[in-house]
Amino acid sequence: MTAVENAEAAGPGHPQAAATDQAQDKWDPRTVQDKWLARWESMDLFRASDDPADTRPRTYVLDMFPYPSGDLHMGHAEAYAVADAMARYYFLRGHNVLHPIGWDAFGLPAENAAIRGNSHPADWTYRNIETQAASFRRYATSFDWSRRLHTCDAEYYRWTQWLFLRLYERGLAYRGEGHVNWCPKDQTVLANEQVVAGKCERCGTEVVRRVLTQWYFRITDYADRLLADMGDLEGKWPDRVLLMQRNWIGRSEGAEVRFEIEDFDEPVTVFTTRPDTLYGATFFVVAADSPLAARLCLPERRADFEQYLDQVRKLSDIERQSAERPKTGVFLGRHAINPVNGERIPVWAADYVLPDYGTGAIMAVPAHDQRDLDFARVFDLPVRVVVQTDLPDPAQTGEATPGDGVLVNSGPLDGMTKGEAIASITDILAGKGLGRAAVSYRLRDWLVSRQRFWGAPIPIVYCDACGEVPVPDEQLPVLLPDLRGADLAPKGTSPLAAASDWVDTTCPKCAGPARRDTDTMDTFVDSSWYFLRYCSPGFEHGPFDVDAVRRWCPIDLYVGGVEHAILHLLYSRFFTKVLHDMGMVDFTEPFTRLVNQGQVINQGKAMSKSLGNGVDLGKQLAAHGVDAIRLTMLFASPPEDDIDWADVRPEASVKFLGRVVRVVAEAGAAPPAAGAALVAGAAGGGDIALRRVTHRTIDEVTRLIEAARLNVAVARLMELTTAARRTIDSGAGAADPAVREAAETLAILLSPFAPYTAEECWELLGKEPSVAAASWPVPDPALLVEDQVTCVVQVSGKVRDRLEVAPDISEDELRALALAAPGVERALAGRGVSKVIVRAPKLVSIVPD
RNA sequence: GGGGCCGUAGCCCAACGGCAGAGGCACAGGAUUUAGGUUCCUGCCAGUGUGGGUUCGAAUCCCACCGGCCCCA
Repeated sequence: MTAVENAEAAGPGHPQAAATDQAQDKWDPRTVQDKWLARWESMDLFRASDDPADTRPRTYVLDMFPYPSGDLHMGHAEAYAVADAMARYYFLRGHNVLHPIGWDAFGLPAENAAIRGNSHPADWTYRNIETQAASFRRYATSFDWSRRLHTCDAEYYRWTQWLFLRLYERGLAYRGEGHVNWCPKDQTVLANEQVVAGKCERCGTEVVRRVLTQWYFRITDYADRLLADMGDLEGKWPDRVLLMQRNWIGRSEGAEVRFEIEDFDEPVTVFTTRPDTLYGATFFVVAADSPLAARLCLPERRADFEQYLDQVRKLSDIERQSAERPKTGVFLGRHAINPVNGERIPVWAADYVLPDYGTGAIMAVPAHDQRDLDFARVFDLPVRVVVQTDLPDPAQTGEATPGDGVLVNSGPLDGMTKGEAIASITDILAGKGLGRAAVSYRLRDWLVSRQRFWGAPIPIVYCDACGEVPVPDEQLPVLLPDLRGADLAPKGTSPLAAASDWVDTTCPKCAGPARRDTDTMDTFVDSSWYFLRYCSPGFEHGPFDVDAVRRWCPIDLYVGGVEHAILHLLYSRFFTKVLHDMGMVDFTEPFTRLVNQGQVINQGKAMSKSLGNGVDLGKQLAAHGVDAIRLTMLFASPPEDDIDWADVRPEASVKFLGRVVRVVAEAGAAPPAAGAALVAGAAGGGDIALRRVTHRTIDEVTRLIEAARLNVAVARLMELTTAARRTIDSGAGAADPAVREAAETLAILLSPFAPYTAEECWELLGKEPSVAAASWPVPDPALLVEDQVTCVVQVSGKVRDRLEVAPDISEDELRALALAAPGVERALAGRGVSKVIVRAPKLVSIVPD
């Protein structure tokens, strides 16, 4: 028996017992849910209006769309409860709300399921989507279902491909060879952002490096704008997300310096953030696995180098960058020439320099860089201090001194500070054409090729005569071939390559034989623009109708987990800026406001199969009902905090909802006498104390929802419920118009959180057709001001007396009252008063002599 | 190692620099009740991680330390 069913057993013995019993008869979550689901279906309450003449304010509320992996889980229940409560609030405020839903439906799990089940990934995907859709409906989400989309639909990925081609035309999509992250388990390459601590973000397998030719998006071209535009998001996005993005982009200022290499026909440029230490460069390091290292290596050093290279290739990125590991390297036999003093410095290959960061080569200044110093000490290379700090000699201590100081041993820079020297040396180098001020980013270009099947094919063909040829727009979509089961098993190349009928095609340019690109796009490409598609989901002349997007976008409120702080949000911001440059959207940031919701954990840990601490959402919903689960999620903590399911009691939410229904039922069963209607103002009739609580609740809950402080908003509703209960039991009684007002208010204010219960309440009050069609109440200002406030009187910071005063009391009057208060006289004990601080009407602080 | 966030009652959480407590859980008691369940009511507990500082006044601002979490290495 569930807690809810227990509630039905409540006997009479209470005022309005008949009404209470009647209410409780209906108070079975399954019955109530089924009843209202059917009614909502026919009411079509949440359809966004595209009528340009609709003058209601437009509000676009969006949840990050789900991946269809089985049914919804506890995490979905929290995230979607947050966004749904906010969306419902805006509906009630009379806004024209766009609150759509779709599925991020391409991706690896479907493919793996298809291999296991000898089926097509689409089977698994669409089956799960239907399951989730049904669960979303039962969860009372206020979606506009008419806009539903799936990124794996041909009519969607057609436009993903179309956008790829636009990026290609603008030089923002290019094919290049590089060191890529390869996941041996998933058998595909990964973007930098998808490698977390050296491991595949998806499956946790250690990532290895491979040199491959792949497609990239030139997101680095937008590095500065991605950084600068974050200024607009300040205060509207969580600080930590902005910080993470800034760190990820990792802008650093410094200089490029050109080094000649002895007996080598081209100079090598390095990037350094410390050009001031150029005179302290005592050796030169290139990434061992860069093409440059191989070219620089002299024949007599070749054997050693190759041996070292083999060793390096076996290492993961985290291993090679670990500070604990002893530095390794090999001398390449050559010398570089320091451009400022002509000094010959040896060129080494090492693994602590990464091939794709900066130029893959560095000038090593061991005195002032710890990694360089560690290396120098292993290979007995000279250490020269060029920035004198008050710290001991790095060569002796093994501790590099990276801080500021006075330049020494540095020719024209001697005597300068670090900052002066950076400016000066940059000028000197620029004057001689040996270098220039430069900015470097940590951000890499976005690798979008994936050697997997279940994604959008890259719309490029390769022709022997014409080379790389984009598929013309009118030939889109490039549909996936019909592969299933074992055809999809990972082989290290894309499964598409095996579909020769599909691969072999004709060149769009010369009609000669050509081959299709056999990779698919990273699914993050799909999700970088889906929020635009919702504005005109059936649009056939482009990815979206620019007018519809102009009406709805940017998104007013975006709700999602902080795990997307970098990946999805950075890519979507990039796409938006590209589309802005293409003239397709008139804004540069897609998400005006971002709310992160926390995770639902259990017993202090993330839920996982191996820990056996998983909580099944379906069982929770069956046991407590949708409303109680939604309410529990929202009341447990601020949305951004994690919820430990072991710390919360859904039964408490069930109990609260029962209290609400009983109060409302009693009010509904005792309509106020004719002529007892309330009028505005403090003298408007009804129980004044309850009316004050009601109107203060409206005021506060409104502000709290706007600020996404939903846990506090729920607490306020609990207070209103208690206040109404008191008035019924020991005050004016259920027939008091103030009780009716409180009950109606409660029903509406509760509806964003617990829609089913709120509908029941609305009906108990004799209202129809739906509380969702009601209007958010407006507080009466006259009822927000108290007629008496308590003023605290402090002496030496301690409360010594309290005064009941009018809220508009003057400072002077209050000061006089406070000084005359008995508690103050006692506390002063004859001492004089040196200072009195008056904060009318709430506080007076007295400082004795 | 660098950067950031967070420590309030047994627990989850509130508190424009102004009475530390709004709400909930748990616990205890009372009323109703065939009932230890339900409902209604009442009560209980911390001085805000620690130590300094600023201030008439600090949970709130500043510094250091301890503990936990996150990002980057």
